[in-house]
Amino acid sequence: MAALRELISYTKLEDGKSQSFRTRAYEKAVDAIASNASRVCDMTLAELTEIDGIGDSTARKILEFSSTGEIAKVERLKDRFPPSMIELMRIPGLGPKRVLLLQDSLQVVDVEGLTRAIEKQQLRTLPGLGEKSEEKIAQAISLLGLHSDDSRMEIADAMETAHRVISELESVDGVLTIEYAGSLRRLSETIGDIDILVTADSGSLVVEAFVNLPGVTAILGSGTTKASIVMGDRVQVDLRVVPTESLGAALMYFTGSKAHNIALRTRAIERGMTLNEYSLSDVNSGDVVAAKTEADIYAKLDLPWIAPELREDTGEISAAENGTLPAPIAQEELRGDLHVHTSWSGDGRSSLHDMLDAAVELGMEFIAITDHAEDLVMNGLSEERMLGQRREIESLRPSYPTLTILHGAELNIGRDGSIDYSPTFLDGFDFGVASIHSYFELSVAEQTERLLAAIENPAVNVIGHPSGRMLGKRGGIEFDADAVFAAASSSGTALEINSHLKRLDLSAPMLRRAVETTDVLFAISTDAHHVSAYNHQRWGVAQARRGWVPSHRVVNCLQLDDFLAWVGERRN
DNA sequence: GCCGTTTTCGGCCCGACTGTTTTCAGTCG
Repeated sequence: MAALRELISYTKLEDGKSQSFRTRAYEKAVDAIASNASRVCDMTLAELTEIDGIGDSTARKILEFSSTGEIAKVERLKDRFPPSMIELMRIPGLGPKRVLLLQDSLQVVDVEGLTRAIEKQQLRTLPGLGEKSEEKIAQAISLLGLHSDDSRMEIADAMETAHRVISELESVDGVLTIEYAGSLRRLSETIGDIDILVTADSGSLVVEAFVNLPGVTAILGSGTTKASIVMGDRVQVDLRVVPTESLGAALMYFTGSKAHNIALRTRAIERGMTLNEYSLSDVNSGDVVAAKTEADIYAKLDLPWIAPELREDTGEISAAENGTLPAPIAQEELRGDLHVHTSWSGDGRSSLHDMLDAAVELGMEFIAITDHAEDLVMNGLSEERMLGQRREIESLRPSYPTLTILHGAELNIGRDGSIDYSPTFLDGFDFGVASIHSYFELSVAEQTERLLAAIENPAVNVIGHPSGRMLGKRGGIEFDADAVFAAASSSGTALEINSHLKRLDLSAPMLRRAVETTDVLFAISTDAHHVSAYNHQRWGVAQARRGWVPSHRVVNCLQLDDFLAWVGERRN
């Protein structure tokens, strides 16, 4: 992956442009790999070229990298262009053309040389550059420290910032609607910058309020309809104000992904139309065909509305066309939550009573209380305390006639795949979630064995956050996904879709692979430790959509009787 | 470099902004 990204950067220099067809093809290949759950390093030439966006040439480069650890073409280009020139291209305002120009005319190939050239005022002598460009580049270099390396943020942090900005702008006079777009709306795991889309009577009033938000450390630009700011030390937030009649087109444009947009525009051209951020219009007359809602525009392109979480150009458009796209699962379809903690656990913050009250208020029909089991020493419950909790649940049941309460536990999958408590004690539970909380570094074979053992255990109904990843912190365990999906499919054990924005576990490519290759079932769970965390369910639902999971594969969408039958079948 | 119910060759998304220019190149999203 990293090697292919290098190939992209060097090819931009070789071609002297950032959008050559070759670099675009490479970029598409990288996207295709990222959204594929299989390990490309283990694949054959034929398997690789099967993947949409990867042809013979790229496939051979991947094979070459798998066997030799490098790509000859990249090594050749490194001789022509020092790696420091790639660094230069990261400076805002410097693209491949100007970086090549620097090398040719000033023999500048790195940041140090560039700084010296700026001091000597040499940049302004170059064709197409002047005094102002020189100043801008100088400024960009001084900011490079802040924006260097990986400036993408975790989705949890981005979401928080977006909501803060939105709540601040809501009170601005004349604001009609505010939505976040971009990768945040698509629920990407990491977010580059936050895109906020506003419809309002007056753009300038909104921009004015936006650039004066608390926490703004830099204003990168501002006009009457758009502005960019930096919040804190590195979060870029872009604002666009559009007329109400363009809301649908603008939302589509700013939601992306870029690849999805390009595919739609190509589709528009095939139909004698052109699509931009203002409208879908007839290419000859210029008449607007659709603009106000996303659904209108998709409809005029002969497509059903495609959920933002699916807009990655990984086959969603042809699936939509053929009617094979799963109906996007809706939060309203969920009838219960199957991974819930209470203050009985060391880390639960709301009482059992409060968690049940909130569940009823949200209209849940069933719930599994799953506090930590005893092997999680810090927070787990001893057998005695588990029995105490069971008695409390029994005493509370009459007060919740509309809610079926299952007494469960979040069991720990040990190093060897065993779980807490004795088999007889486990029999006493109504429900079991088993999760990995330790030994993240074992081999693929060992991790797979652990998961398979837990899947086969009759006390286990759901495997909680199966990879154990924490976004931005740890990658999660590596395991043989196909073996795990197959085992869970035949045993009837569901795989969790954990709703927490720091987990979103399983990942979307894994989910999609599981859906497409097996009949495995899923459970969308909040893993709530507080009543407020029930609303994380929306992220779990969005993650399911990202993984193309249809609602009939989700156990908490089942009718109560069917759900209880599934639980019982597993435990007998 | 990729891809194909218009094509195995000849196409490949669209616009804003900026700074540099007298009509446009480069960069960005």
